[in-house]
Parts: sequence; C-alpha cells; structure tokens
Amino acid sequence: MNDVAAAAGVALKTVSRVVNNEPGVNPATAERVQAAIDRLGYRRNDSARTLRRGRTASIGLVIEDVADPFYSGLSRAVEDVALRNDHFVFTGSSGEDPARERDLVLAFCARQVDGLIIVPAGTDHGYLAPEFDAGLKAVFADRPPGAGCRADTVLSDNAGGSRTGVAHLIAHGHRRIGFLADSPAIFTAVERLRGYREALAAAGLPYDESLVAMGPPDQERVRAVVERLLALPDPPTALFTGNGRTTVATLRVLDAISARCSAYHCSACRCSNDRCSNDHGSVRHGAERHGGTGRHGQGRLAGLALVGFDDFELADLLGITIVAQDPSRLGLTAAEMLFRRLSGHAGPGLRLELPTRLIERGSGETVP
Amino acid sequence: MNDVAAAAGVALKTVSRVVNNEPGVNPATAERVQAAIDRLGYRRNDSARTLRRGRTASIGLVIEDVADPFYSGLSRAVEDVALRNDHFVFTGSSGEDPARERDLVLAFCARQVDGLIIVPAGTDHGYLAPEFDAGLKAVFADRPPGAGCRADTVLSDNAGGSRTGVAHLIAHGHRRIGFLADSPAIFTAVERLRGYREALAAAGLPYDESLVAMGPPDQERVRAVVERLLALPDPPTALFTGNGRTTVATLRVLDAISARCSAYHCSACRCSNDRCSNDHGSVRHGAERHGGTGRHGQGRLAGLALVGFDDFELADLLGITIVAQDPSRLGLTAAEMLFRRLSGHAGPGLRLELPTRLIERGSGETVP
DNA sequence: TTGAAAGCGATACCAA
DNA sequence: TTGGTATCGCTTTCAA
Repeated sequence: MNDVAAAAGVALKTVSRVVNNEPGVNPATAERVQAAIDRLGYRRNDSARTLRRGRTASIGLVIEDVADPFYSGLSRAVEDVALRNDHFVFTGSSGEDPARERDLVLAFCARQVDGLIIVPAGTDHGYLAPEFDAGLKAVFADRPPGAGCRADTVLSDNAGGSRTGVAHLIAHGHRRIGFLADSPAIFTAVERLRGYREALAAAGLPYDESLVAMGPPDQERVRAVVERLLALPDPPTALFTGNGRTTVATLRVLDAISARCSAYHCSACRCSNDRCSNDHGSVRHGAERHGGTGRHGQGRLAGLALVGFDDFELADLLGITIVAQDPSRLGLTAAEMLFRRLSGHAGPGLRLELPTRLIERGSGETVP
Repeated sequence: MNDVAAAAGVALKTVSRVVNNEPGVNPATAERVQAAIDRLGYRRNDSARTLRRGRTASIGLVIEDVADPFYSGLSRAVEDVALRNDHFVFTGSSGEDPARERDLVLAFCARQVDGLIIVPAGTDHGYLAPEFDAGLKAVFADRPPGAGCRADTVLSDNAGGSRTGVAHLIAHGHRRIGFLADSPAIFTAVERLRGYREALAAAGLPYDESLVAMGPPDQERVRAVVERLLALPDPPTALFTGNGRTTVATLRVLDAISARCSAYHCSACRCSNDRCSNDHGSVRHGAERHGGTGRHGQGRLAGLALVGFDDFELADLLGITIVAQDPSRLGLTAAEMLFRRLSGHAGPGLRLELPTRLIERGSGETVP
C-alpha cells in the first residue's frame, strides 16, 4: 500500500480510502490510485486489516465430518449465507471427538473468527467461557451445548420425528419394532430413542430392551446387530433406524439376507419360489411383496418393514420410508442466527426446533 | 499478551516464548507465565502473528459444491492433510461459475492463505499471475488450469476410465451405447467423451452423435435425454453415464420407466408377466433378468445395460457397475503436493494422473 | 535466561 | 478532499 501511495504520489491514507471505497476522494485522484494498484498488482493484506479492525469477516464451522451428506448439506447452506454476508468459512471435522472439537474451536478463536457454528461432539463447553467473555458469538446446530452454556441453538425435532416414524409402523400393525441408532453419547440418538419409547407407550406396547441397539453406524456392527435381532425367539417385524448412515448399513445387511433367501410369493407379478439357501430361520418366507407401483425394492428387506430417520440419496428409488430432517435448513437457520448476533442483536439465547416430515415410500407401509 | 506479561511480572517477549514453546525459558518463569495465561484466559491473536510472520498456516480450497459427495470426499481428505500439517482450510463452492471461482480465489489470497487447492470452474487463470509473482503456491485438482498456467495438477484418468467402461459394455455385445455426461465446458466431461470415442473406434464401431447428450445433471434434463434416446428408431441397448449425479438421475428415470412397464420374463425366479402400462414402445420386453446372485435391482433399468463413471453410495446394493475414481485420494494427493511446495520444494509443475478402477456389479454385464 | 525496541500492513483519529 | 501519526498484538533482532 505504501508502494501504491508512492507510485500514485498520494498519502497512504488516500490509498486506503480508495481500496475501501470510502467516500470523500476526488474521482481524479481515485483513478490515479486505481491505476497504480492495477499496475503493481496490489492486493490488500487482510491480516493487517484484521489486526487493526478486530474483525476477520470469517466464521468457523465445526461439524462431525464433511464427507457425511448430512453435514455437507449443512455446510453448503452455511457457506451460502456467509457469502451473502461477505464472510468466509473455516470448516473443521471433529469426527465425534470432543478433544478435537475443542482444538478446532480454540484454533478458530485464535484466528479471530467473528463467530462460530458448532455441531458439538462433547458435552462440556466450559472451555468457551473466556471466548464468550471476549465477545465471541456462537450458535449450536443439530445438538445443544453442554450445561451452563446458553448460546443460540437450532435443532431438529428428533423425538417428535422418531415418534411419528415409529407410530407409523405401529399403525400398520407392527408390535415388535427394532430400534437401531447412534451411540447413546450422541444427543440426537438419545432424543430419537425417547421418541421411540413415547410412541410405544402411546400405543400401550411394552419397551423391550432386547430390540434396541445403539452404537456407531459401521457396517459390521450393524450387520451383527441385525442378525442378533432376527435371531431372537420373537424377532421384530419392523425396524426403525435412527440416522442415514445406519439406515444405509441396514439396507445392505437386509439385502444380503434377502439374496441368500430367494424364497418369496408375490401376488403382484404372480411369481413364486420356495428355494431358500439361507439358514436364518427367522426370515419369514412369504412376507415379501411388491408395492402397488410394481417396485421390487421392498423385496430386499428380508420381509421386514423399515422406517429410517434422515432422507438419503436414492431412498426414493429404493422405496424407503423415512422421517426427513432438512440439513440445509438447519445450516441456513444457524448461520442466520449467527449473523443476527454479529450485527448486534441482543437478547437471551434462543432455542429453535425445526420440524421433521414423514415421507411414505413403501418400506414402512407393509404389514407384519 | 501485555496483560499476561504484567500479571506475571515478566517482559512481553518472555510470554511470547512461553506461548510458542520456544526454548530458553526458566521452567519456574514459564510456570508463572502459564499460570497468568490460564488465570486471564489469554489466547494468542493469530492475526497479529500472521501479520508479523507473513504466513497464515491456512490454505484455501475452491471446489464446485461441498454438498456433492465427490467434492465432500475430496474436502475431507484435504482437511485431514492440512491438519496434520497444522494448517486450517477455508472452503468455498464456486458452483461451476468462473467469476465466483475468481472471487473466492482472490479473497483467499487477500487473506494471505499460504496455498490454494483449486478445482477450476473457468479456463482462464491469468488473474493468478500477480499472486504467483507474490509467491502463492497453488495446486489444481480434478481439472487442469487454463493455458499458460503451469501449476502442479492432479487428475483422474478420465479418458482411460471411460474407455474401460465403454469397452466393457462392448465386450458384452453392446453396439449402440448412449453417452450421458456433464456439459462440454467441463474438462472431465470432454475427456470422458474422448474415452468413449476411443473405445468405439478400437472396436470398429461408428460414432453416432444422436447417442451422445452432454449437459448439467439435473433430473429433468436427464429424463428428457433418456426418453429421447429410447425413442430413437434404433435405440441404445446400454448407457454410459459420465458422472455420479448423472448416473443417479438416470437410475431414477429408468426406474420410473420400469415401474410403468412391469412386463418381464425372469428365468431365475420363474415368474413371467406381460402386462405393460407403458406406452414407450422402445422398452424391450423380455430383456430384464435377475443377476446370478438373486438381485432384483437390475430389473429396474428398463432393459438397458448401464455403466457409470464415479462410485456412489448404494451402487453396490443396486448392482450398478461403475468406473471408480477416488475423490479422497485426489484430495490427499493435491494437499500433499501443496505442502511439498510450501516446504520449499522447487522444480517444474507436476501433472499426476490417478488410475480408475472398473467395479463389476451386474448392471454392466447384461447382454443386449 | 531475559528484555527493549523495531516493525509487519493496514485503519482510525485528528489536523490541515 | 487529503495527510500525518498512533496503534492493533505479535515476532524478530539484538543487547544485557
């Protein structure tokens, strides 16, 4: 900027004015300065600017994993709102590790981000207290902050969505419904379990712990869980899966079982086949049906009804009934809350809950 | 830092030493300083640090869309490498808009990012010249830079992958193969078209423009394209889809057609049905088959064989044969190239090409 | 082992 | 409308 000032024969401050489009500069002077800028290929150093102004025009986003479609949808929405507000976004994936969440958050704070959007992995946010004291604005998304930290929060109606999904299965005659969800350390998983229990209670059905399995959605764990459920003396006739990754993993398991056991009777296409190479006694022959639309996807669920929490790509094609939340709406809302705070909005911490929506596609509408 | 120094009764510089773990500090002093730091909740201001040191310990990543699983996989890998190198990542989505790509890149430069990883939307990178002169390091990923800009580049073997996929269909007896890919403005789409043509030429088959459709992968466009192809007097017996989004969109279309036309003969399960509510004359009755594994998914492709470029979630379950590239390997490689440059590695710009892999799952192994 | 002073590149305030 | 100067918070250099 010094060089530009010298080249244009003006003072440093005048260059600054031109660069920042500040009023009160003679157009002729401005033009001369602009020419010097272009000639020298000058670009403002935003680090210095940041240091002086105290704000960085950037925000930090801490999520679990950008590669998870749920979070990448959320990220994209945050990025869009940020750009509309002339801010950039630092993104970090915590991988459900509270220590890494903390490291990321503190590193972003050290970078003087103006604000943070956090999907917390941990439940203790005491480490944020000094930052809040220093004026940090933060919004929690998808999961609430730990006790004692009352920042703006936007959540999905996890319990309500789960209750709706499970009630839907019950309405179709299911009495024994398996529940698969993420680890109980995760807020959303616990909430969805609560919804499951509420739906059972509302229908006067007993809560049977042997039908519930919570843990990370890796394929092998899910396989073991599903096989355990199907091997029960009184196996479930339906499953409720508590997040997108678990649903997808479950589909793979059920598909493999269905493939091993090709026995079915199908009234829609009048075919019939009783060979079964599957030694799994609990797969109920004769229970598979095509949907009214001629879809075959439902024949791959090993005779089980299925409702999942979270929509996912091709769920429509596979005919999977799901309870949809809206990740991009979650990101959009969180970002807008943050920018409202950044523009000086005061008032107590808000807690918003976004609705979920049951989308019927066939897999949840089969009877036991 | 001044406050800490005062509180600990030492000089500013000593605090700096403690904060940065520099050697040559009396342990007792260090402890006193640390206590003051903890008491005051002090955190280093990285803007000032950046200003002084000239490096920001952050890199910029410009992609098309974080919400696309291909790019979110790439992003995650970049983020991981960056974190291993103690750097943070600014991410921006250009949405295939060259102007936005440029704005993002220049904004990241103004933030003094140490380096950039760019998936270019545009083909003119002249705007980077002043930045390169100022010492910027940049790596291009997935697509090369425009002419005259020779930065490190890492690509997938697009033409080779496409050639392999198309040759695979030809080997199974297909002679008329539809080609759907992204807009010809996009490097990868053009390369994949080249592979398609090479495979045809190698088999002595004619190139028929009426079988080729390039454009954005939105559902309605793809629907129109597929319907046009199937309505040809001599319709294709197989499709090659040139990216993940197009493949998924195509699956939806074919599934809808299959659902309307429930006519099929299936030797594997011995069912048979000739009703057809589909007025689409070109769907070939009798052509659908189960795979040897008892899968039904292939019955939903309206009798067409299909190979897609890019793997995607549940492609395994749906039995879709694909040519896989490895987005996270692409991100990893790009990031490693960048950090090699940042640590002073000189030499001419590299151009790496990562191999692709054909994964057979059934949809590409049916005969006409 | 510790400290004092200079300066990174911009902006803010006040003066001309 | 324009310019001078202090200053943001840290690291670097050199001296004690």
